Amino acid sequence: MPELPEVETLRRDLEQTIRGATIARTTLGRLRSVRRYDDPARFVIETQGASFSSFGRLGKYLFAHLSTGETMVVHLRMSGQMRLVETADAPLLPHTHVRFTLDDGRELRFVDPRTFGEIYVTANDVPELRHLGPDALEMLDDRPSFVGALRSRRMALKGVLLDQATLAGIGSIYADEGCFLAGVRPTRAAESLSRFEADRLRQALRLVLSEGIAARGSTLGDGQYVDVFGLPGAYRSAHRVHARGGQPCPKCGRPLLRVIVAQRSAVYCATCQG
DNA sequence: CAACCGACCTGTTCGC
DNA sequence: TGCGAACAGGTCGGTT
Repeated sequence: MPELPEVETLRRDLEQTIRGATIARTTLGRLRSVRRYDDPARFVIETQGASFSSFGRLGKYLFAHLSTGETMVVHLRMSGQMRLVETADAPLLPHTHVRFTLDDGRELRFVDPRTFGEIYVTANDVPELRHLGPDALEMLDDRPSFVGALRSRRMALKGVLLDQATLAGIGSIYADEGCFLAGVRPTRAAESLSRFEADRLRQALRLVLSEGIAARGSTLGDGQYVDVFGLPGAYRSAHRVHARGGQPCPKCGRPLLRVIVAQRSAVYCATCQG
C-alpha cells in the first residue's frame, strides 16, 4: 500500500529517469483510472505532446508538472503502480490502464488491478487537494503544530495520523510503526497524549518515514508496491509490528495484539505501548 | 466536529 | 479438491 515513502521513491525515480521527456502518445485502456472526465479523450489531449518539467509530491499524491503549465495528479490508492519500460512493445502487465509513450521510445505505464487509483490533469495549484493538510515531512519538523494538532483531537490516535487533512502521507504501516517506536498505543485518544509523548511520536514518525524512504519503501507479502523498475522496497523486513499481529514483540517478546481502531486494523504491544 | 458506514474493486486467503 | 465467502485497504460522501 503506497504511503509517503513509496510515493517519494517513485517521485525521485521519475525525476531521474524521465524528467524532460516528452509524451509522444497517450493510450487509454480501461477508462476508470481517468474517471474525473466527462470525456476521457480530454485527458489524452491534455497530456499528449507535453513534456515532464518536474515531479512533486503532497502526501500520497504524485504530481507530474507538465510543460503546458498544468499538473498531472496520480494517486496509486491500494494497488496502483507506475512502471517504466524501455520500449513500447514490452509485454503488457494485466490491468495496464494508461500508457504514455515517450518520444525516446520508452513507455511509462499506469497499472492498477483494483482500479481505486486515479490520474487527472488539473491546474498547477491542484485545487482538488485544497482539503489536504501539510505534507507529513513538513509537519513533523514543526513541533508545536504537530503536538497541537494531536492534542486537540478526541479521536483515536491512529485515526488522527491517518487523517490526511491533518497531515498528509501517513498510512497504516507507518502509523503502526511510529506508535510502537514512541511507546504509545494507537487506540488512545489523541488528546490524552502528554506533550512529551506527542513529541516522542513526532520524532518516531520522522524516523520511520526516513527509514522507509532510505529502504525504497515497504512491499508487503500480498502487497503490490513495486518501483518504476518493478523492484520491491526493502523496508518490510524492518517493520517492528505492522501486519505482525500474534507474533512476538521485538522488544519484550510477548504476542502483539491486532485490533480495529478507527475502522482500520492496528497492531501494537500491550506491554511496551502504554 | 466526531464517529461510523457504505461504496469502490479484485487478488488472495480462509472455511467448509 | 474445489468452491464461494470474507477480507484488505485510501478516500469520499453521506448519515447519525
